[in-house]
Amino acid sequence: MTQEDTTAIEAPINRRALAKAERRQTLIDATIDSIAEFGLSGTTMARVTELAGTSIGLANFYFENKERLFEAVLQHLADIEMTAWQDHLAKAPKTPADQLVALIDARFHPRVCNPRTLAVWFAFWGDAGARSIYRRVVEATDDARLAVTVALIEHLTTGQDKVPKNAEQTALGLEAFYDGLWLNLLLYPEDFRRVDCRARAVQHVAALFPAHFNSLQTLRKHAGQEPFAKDVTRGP
Amino acid sequence: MTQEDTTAIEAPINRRALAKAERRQTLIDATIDSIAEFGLSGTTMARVTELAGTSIGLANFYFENKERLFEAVLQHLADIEMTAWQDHLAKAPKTPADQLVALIDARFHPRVCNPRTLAVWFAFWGDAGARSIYRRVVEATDDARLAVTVALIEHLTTGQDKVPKNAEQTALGLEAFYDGLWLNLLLYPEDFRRVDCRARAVQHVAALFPAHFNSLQTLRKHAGQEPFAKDVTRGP
DNA sequence: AATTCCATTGAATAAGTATTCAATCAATTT
DNA sequence: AAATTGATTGAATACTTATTCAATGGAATT
Repeated sequence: MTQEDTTAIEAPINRRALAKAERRQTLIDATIDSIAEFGLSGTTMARVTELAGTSIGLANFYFENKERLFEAVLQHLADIEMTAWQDHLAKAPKTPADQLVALIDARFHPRVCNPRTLAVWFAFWGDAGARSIYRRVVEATDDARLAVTVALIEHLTTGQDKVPKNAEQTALGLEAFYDGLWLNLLLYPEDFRRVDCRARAVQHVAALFPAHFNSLQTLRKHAGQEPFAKDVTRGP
Repeated sequence: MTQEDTTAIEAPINRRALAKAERRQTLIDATIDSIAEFGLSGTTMARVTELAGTSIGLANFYFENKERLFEAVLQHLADIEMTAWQDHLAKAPKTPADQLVALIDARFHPRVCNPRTLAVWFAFWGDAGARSIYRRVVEATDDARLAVTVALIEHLTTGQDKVPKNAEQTALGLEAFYDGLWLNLLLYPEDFRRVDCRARAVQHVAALFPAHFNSLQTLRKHAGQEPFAKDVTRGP
């Protein structure tokens, strides 16, 4: 009974809280599905709740209104993405070049780079109204990642004969390139493969900082596609 | 009177046809304005006609329905873009490197690359429903431009010691880079300037094909920003 | 001058939208 | 077992939306 007691105090509360969190997540997932399939304009509360298998009223119970639901969707995806690049950074060797490649691996990891997620990002980027919601929720996360990239580039360019240029501009250019690859993955999934885009991104930074990527060992480690083929099976 | 006669036969008809074409264009422009300011989901027939200064019914008179109006918008912008790159190709020197730069100049020309136009492209790319409309209308134009780029890259890579790789993949990668720069121009107009993006694009192809862009003369011609500063004043 | 033609209007219609809320249901607690 | 708490429902509400169409006005034609 004492054993039962401890669970009796916590389990019911936890079970409810857990069910609630699951319900919440179900609605967020349904919203992502709806945006991916029907677009932002085609994503109605009725459709979301239908996909989630709940009543219309429930969405307004968990999220005050549609905009809050959208905010939760963006926050959820932003959390996944930030976790991904932080994990990749922690696990990779601590040289600037390896860290830069780790960021690329995170960006093109199937948990981050998949049709549903890309559909949501571009849906919010593409809609003038939704764009402000995106900025409000994700800007801080985006800035944090950019800051890391800038710092890495500064490490790579200091002590080089090259003019250090504006590290931030270079970082923004890199992110732009990744975004462009993402766009083509979204628009032409038949012609663009995730692993190829990842390889192209690595190739791009290697071209930008040849001194740090020129050793045969580094090239073999980064440029080949085989070591990352496993990623394919981890798709969501 | 004879002078008046010839105009009397043609002018009335032309004046009507011209007024009709103008009206049509007014509605298309208003739709672009609405998409740029309120997004695709915020672009209603009421808002479009209000911006155009016409009645609601007129939009359905000129365009059978909303989707046809959107098709006309995309066709209009695609026409502008195709005209731009064809003109730039025709005027540029006929070496592959110069032609490639001409395509970049067209892509970042203010007539093609401006906030309103970018807003429309990304609005259609970002919405799952609108994406199919985009493909139907613009895919042929996009393919044509890609084919030109592929041909140029093949010219650049044949006879090189480099492995020719897949020219189409390289071309798609280039377009991805340009698209990424476009996206950042749309999202962060404060941080990204059109002329800088153009310069970055040129710098990128120069890095990809160093043999063709290495001469000092070519670099001065292409890499500098001054010769293109005039573009700023040509904004739409 | 009378008539035809056609661009233009905007109220009417029908379908869809987000949001609310009283009522229900089930789990949890007393 | 009874009471309480909180999750869940979906019909009701107020509002928007695209599309239609009979009526209007004015230019072009006769």
